[in-house]
Amino acid sequence: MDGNNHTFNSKKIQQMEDICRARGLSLTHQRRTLLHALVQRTDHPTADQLFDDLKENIQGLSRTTVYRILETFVRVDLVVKISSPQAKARFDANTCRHHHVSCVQCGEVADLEISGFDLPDFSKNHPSGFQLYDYDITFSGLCLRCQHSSKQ
Amino acid sequence: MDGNNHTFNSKKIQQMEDICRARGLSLTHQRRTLLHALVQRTDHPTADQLFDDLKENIQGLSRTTVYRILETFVRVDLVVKISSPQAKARFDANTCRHHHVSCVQCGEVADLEISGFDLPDFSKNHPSGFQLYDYDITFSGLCLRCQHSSKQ
DNA sequence: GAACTAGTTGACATAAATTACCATCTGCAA
DNA sequence: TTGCAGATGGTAATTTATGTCAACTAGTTC
Repeated sequence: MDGNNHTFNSKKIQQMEDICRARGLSLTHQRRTLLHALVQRTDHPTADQLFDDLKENIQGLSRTTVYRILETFVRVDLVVKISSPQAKARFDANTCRHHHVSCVQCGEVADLEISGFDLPDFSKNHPSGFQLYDYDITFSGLCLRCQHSSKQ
Repeated sequence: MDGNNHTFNSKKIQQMEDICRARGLSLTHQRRTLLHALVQRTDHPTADQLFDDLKENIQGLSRTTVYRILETFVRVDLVVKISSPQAKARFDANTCRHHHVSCVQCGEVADLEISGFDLPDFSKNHPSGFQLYDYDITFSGLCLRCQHSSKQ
């Protein structure tokens, strides 16, 4: 995600409205608010973290709804599930190829801007039989907070 | 993992014995059998998949034990948890840097040998504050079986 | 080889993450 | 405004993972 988040965010909301209309998906308050919350965050929250964010703004919000909307957004390529070694799903509204770092201690994930890590074109048909779509690079590391807390 | 799996496997068992002795960990039947099962598999099983494998060979094996041994092996750097977009932990006995592909449909993971990608050295201290350790590349794709099943 | 002990296991309980189900409600097209 | 396909909320169930503790075992000592 680049510096101009405001532009990114409003474009993303616009993109959701277009996609929903094109596919006959309702533009519900829950869907708008969830996407809005997701694009605002620079970390890559889990479904539960988003639920905690949203339940204050949407009275009576159901956890199931959060899971379901995220699943829908992933299906229509508006949001991606990102890779992490942790056993929970994390979501990212930035669907352009970019890379992440995951803290080995607390598990939190952040975007990582790092140069020289763009792979050349690769054959979509790998000898293993897999049809390759894309890739992402996940660094492991220790976040600032955990660096400090592990010094004690 | 290279062509000579047999060599890799027995070296890995040897490595476990050395590490366990050095750290005062008991060489139990469960630990030996679990590592043996893990190095034999070319996919990267979840804890439950390993439990299913092992319960036939070890009568009365507890699921808890499988989770606990895997946690121990990860702690002593004998095994790594690999990144995947799926919300479950997957384990790999190959701790050398190598890359994976994850099927977007069924979630199964495989090693991916892909040449021509010599990535640069990276600074351990990233401007974000993260202290970087390592990275791995996770491709997304469609496995052979899912390619066939989605044609119907 | 028997006895000792730290560490490990198995069984059960619990927590966390996710999915399934269904009655009610709502966006939106007519 | 009305009708209805599709979405939501609430509950239950499932899957994945962790906590607890008595019983057991590997590895050491005698």
